Amino acid sequence: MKLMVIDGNSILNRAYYGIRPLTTREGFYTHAIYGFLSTMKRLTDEEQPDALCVTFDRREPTFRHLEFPNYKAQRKGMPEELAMQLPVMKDVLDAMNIPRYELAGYEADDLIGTISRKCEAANWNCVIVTGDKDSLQLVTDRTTVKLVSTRMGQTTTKDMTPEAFRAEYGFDPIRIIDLKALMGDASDNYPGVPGVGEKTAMELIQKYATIDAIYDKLPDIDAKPAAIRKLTEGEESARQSYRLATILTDAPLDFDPRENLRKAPSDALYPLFLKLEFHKLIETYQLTPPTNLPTAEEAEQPEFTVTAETVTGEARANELLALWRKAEHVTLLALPDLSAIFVDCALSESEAIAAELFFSKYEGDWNALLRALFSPDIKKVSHNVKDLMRTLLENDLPIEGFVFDTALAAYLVDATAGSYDIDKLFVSYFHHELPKPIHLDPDAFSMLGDAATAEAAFHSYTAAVGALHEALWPALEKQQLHELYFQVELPLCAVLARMEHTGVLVDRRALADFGAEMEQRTRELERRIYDAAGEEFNINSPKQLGTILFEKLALPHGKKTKTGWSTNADVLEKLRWETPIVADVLEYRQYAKFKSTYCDGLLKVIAPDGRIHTSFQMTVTATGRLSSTEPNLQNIPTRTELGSEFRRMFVPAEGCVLVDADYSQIELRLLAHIADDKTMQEAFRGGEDIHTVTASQAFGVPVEQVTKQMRSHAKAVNFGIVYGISAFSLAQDIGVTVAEAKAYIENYLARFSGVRNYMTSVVEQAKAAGFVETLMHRRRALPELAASNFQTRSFGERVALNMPIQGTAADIIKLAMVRVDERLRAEGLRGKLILQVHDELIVECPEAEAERTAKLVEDEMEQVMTLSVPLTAEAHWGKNWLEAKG
DNA sequence: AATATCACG
DNA sequence: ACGTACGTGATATTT
Repeated sequence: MKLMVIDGNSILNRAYYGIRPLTTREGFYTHAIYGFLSTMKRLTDEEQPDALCVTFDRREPTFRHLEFPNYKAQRKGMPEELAMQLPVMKDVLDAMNIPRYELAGYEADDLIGTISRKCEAANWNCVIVTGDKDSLQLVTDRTTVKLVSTRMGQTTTKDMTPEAFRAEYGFDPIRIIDLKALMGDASDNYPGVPGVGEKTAMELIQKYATIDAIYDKLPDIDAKPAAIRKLTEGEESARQSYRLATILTDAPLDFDPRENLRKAPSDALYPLFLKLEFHKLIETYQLTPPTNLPTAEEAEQPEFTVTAETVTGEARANELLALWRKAEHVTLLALPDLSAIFVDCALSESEAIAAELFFSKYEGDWNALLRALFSPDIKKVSHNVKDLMRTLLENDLPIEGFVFDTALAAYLVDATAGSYDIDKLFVSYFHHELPKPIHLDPDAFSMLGDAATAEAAFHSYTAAVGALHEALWPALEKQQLHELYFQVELPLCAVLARMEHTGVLVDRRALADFGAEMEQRTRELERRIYDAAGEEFNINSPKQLGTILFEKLALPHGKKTKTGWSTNADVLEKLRWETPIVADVLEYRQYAKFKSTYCDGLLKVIAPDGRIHTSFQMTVTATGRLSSTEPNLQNIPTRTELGSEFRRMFVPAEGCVLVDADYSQIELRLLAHIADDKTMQEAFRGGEDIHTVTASQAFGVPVEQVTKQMRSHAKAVNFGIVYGISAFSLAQDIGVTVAEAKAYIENYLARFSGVRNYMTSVVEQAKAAGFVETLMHRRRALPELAASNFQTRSFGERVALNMPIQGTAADIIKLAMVRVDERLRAEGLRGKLILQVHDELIVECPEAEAERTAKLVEDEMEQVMTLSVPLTAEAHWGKNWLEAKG
């Protein structure tokens, strides 16, 4: 028989520091527990022990503290984020029916020692799981130690048997005590023999085995005179360290291995894992909801009757359409190809009809049915409305009457959740698994194969969206997100759907030619780089490049990354003049990037209509910005002359122009407004160049005397402020010393006192409230501010500073997009919004309407909001994106 | 799947 | 003393 005993504190600690932080939606840290459980699962699978238990330290002092007051004295208390997980960890073990042992006055080690000896006495084998090498003294023929170590996020274990130990250390396991008596233990803070370190101690124990033997023979032992002297002087300390290092094996613990036989988890585990949001573990442990818990439908509506029906006939469809028109709203989900649509409609407090519409089964005019369904007189609640709208547009169908999007609402409530899948949202809002067919493809809505499964999935997903709608709208109300949601985000769905549907025309030929040119240039540079390096290698591999530059060519290396030396542009830029190869590599990188990401990448996604249809993501960023994927059209080069050539390839249709309008300094204007900084506001009101004014203020010279360099440094300071500046990073950015950067910042803040006050007050407020928000109440939770880890907390502070600014800018341009789209259509102009790049809007319109359209866009952008500083936008137009930028 | 790099605001 | 600016997405390489 075999028992496994886990050193709870040791493994929990390792899990905490070894894996990246993880919290529940509400911000409760869970990664230590998660890590502990996955380690435990792996090791029990590996060892298959018959019995299992866990030991924990108590906070009370032990005999070691009494004997030696410095014992573990330098240890800091657990960080708060770990301490909060400890009681929950114990709850989890209790729910798993795994016994745990703790005893006042004894450390986890002593309990493990005692447990292992009691196992041996009962003729059991014992496996100890710990990260603590002290425990190796317990290794015997019957007791082995699984030594756990975490490096680079990977947990590995080493099995220590007496043989393995002797092979590694050259003496018996029990002699670990003698070793520690000589070398001490820095983490437990006892000295051993002062001046004797690991190397000397190892040699001595390998030769003499015990400290008794050493001290018996002293001074006639085989060691350096200095060591002999230290040993003589340090005897008392060695004896004391010996006692401290000795793990007790006779703690007064009532223990019988047979009482630790493994049992199935209790019913309490499932709800506990749900609370911790361990959905994956629920699957791995194959947990099912305890039968006494109500199922989702029961929990929501105890007396609820849902009648499901598949609609095949036109007559019945018309009846339902009439019903749906009268209803306050219906809940609707559709497959991405519109081949199946589910519509839930409440008839009363206790009755509902779930209708299934299948293209393949419908005998009437499918298109007419859809046109009726997506008209404004049926109010629809759905999930990911923008995507559905785009599909509808592609099928020439109306996109009206959408009154709620549960994904979008959940995003406003928590923009950092990461995923807004229906099933995950359901679990996190209702603490129940969404009842769903077992063999469901997680990507349910792209699944078309098995009709029966699709039907069942649809049914429960549609019901979940209905329940989420009920839960989310009061949540929006409570957080004052109502206006942002209904005036901005929801109307934006249609705007974005139209933008994606319209797409942007590109000059395929020019793009391909440019690609060939890039290819040519990379080839040439490649040859020159190989020549200079004296060998061929993969220039795209930072690892190989590092070897060539820093080993073979012995160039001075700068920063290092996890895996080697950094070869990024910052580092290479500093080496540019050392040897020509560096400049060549920099140039090569640029061409390679242009070729792969922009030439090949964009050519790949040109649709048959010759246009690129990006997807704008509405639920991705933590600040409220949009993002753009497949392809990303928000990062088309512009900063270098060569790169900006790409913008020449984005063109209007025949007879049209591109109108490009962008906000001027929107983030700094918002900083001036939000921080209520009078100096900065004055500069903006006077229409002055903000970077020049900043330079003049920060360097104490009149505006006329501001040099180019002063302006550029001031610009970096301005950006830095918005990002949550540090002297180090500013120095790095503009290439001055940290002291100089510090002085810049100090001068800046002395002049812009509103900004200084904002920096402190916004962090204070965020700490008190637990979140920050924009002018339109878009919020971001900030659990990081409560962290004890300096780095994590500092990050939270910078985010607290930045999010209201970046987020308000996002609010503003989103509202502008809704207004621009609305007016273009209302005024019968033919212009269409096609792109948004954070502070920039692009409209494609007939040449003849260019001027009017430009004025319209400018006006709407500027009039979105009245601030204490003017919000200015400037529009230009031209025959391609580059020209239109003005 | 993780890492490094680099394109954008 | 900590380590070092906010927000994204795509690509190539390596594990």
